[in-house]
Amino acid sequence: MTALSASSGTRDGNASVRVADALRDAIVAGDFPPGSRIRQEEIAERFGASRVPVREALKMLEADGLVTLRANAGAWVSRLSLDECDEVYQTRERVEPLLLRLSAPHLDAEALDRLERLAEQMAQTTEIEEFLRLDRDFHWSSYAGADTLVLGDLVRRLWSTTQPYRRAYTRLIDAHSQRIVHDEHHMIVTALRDGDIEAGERVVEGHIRRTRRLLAQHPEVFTAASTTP
Amino acid sequence: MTALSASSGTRDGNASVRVADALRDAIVAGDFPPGSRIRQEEIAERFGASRVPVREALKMLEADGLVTLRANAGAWVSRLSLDECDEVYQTRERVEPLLLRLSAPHLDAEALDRLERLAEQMAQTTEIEEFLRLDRDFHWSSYAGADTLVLGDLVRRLWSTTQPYRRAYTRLIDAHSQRIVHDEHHMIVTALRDGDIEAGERVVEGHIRRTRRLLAQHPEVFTAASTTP
DNA sequence: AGTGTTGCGATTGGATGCAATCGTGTCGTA
DNA sequence: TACGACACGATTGCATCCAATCGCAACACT
Repeated sequence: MTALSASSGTRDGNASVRVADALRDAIVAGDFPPGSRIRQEEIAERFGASRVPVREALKMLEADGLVTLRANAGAWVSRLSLDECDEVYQTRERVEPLLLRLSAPHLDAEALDRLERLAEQMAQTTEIEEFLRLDRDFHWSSYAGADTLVLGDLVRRLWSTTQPYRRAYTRLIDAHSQRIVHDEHHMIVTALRDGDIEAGERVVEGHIRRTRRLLAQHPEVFTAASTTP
Repeated sequence: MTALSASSGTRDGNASVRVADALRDAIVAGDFPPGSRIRQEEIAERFGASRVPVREALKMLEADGLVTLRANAGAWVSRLSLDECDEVYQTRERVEPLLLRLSAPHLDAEALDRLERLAEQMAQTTEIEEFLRLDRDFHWSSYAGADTLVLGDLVRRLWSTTQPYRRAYTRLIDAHSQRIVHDEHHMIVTALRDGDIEAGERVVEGHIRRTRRLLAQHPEVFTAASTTP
């Protein structure tokens, strides 16, 4: 999952989106921590392309909010202030319940079993990256029923921009808080099994809000966040 | 407001964002109706630039959801299906009340007077473009207090993608529906004056939902929408 | 007559090269 | 020694040029 070299094969016709996807994955994976500079030529060499598709990729990622561009200066991985991060989380509180609502009717028993399994696996994991991956998997699986284009992309974007802080935050929470996360996940599954969409929406909303509140209590995350596996 | 030729002056350092802004304005203004093809060279000539910044602009607008790119084929102005439009409106129902909540505390008496004035002007206008402009002005003025970066951009994007349909819809509504719109606008102002944020949120939500419902009753808007002033 | 195929024009995608701009280290001066 | 001006290297931004791909039309074949 840790974006390795894409090597060659320049034949498909869209190198810019490949660069964009790879760079996005790399940023989300933590290879480029927030605030780090992105040099066009470095990326171009890393992914075996010219600077033109790299710049197009950067424009896309800028629109995603993942990188910040300054004219004639360069590109940096976006660094969110505490207020901005709080804002994104408030937005997620409003939007993700809707996404769950649109998804819920299309989730069959098999999908719910899968959710249950993911929740169980999370409860037995202490590895941070594994925890993050499972958490992401869980929520995205719960949203998988929505064949939406716009809203899905929107939420994906919100997740991407906050991923570095979610990682840093995960390092901070104690066993008790983790337990609450798992309970909430199980409550989501239960609500979905009962077909009680309202309840599911409320749990998701509270789930995100609680994370937001806890993040606000750790401002140190937003001053200097570094990640090196 | 109808994006004329930007002529020359290529000295500022960022031609791609200028092209992006101009093209976005042109699309929102209706110069390029949904589904119409966008040829790179045509845009390049129109704005006095090369194809490279045009392509970067197109990538940005694609991330905005305004244009749709197909590899090795070209770019088209995004055409929303009824379902997708409905989805965007549902998203707006959730997000814009939040934006109003973040904005409300920073709106002073002068700003509220301005809102009142805009609502009055709208009530006395029959011109469609003027109506749209005032409506946009009204809502954005109500959101102006929020110094948010992410959420503001997000809502701006949602407005942009739905603008063509809002225009087509405006042509369809009768005097009675218009009256309701104005009443709702006044209710928003009243709620803001009273400092009753909850009430304001509810009105905005209902305001958008009602528009969504009415749009869903006019599927013909989504089959063939053409606009020529 | 209908359908699959092949070739050409038009358009997009990407690499290279050059001008403009920004950062930074050095030097000169008070 | 502290501060400002200047020049150089590094990096970005853009235009031009070439290759790859797609759409479309004419053609051949069953």
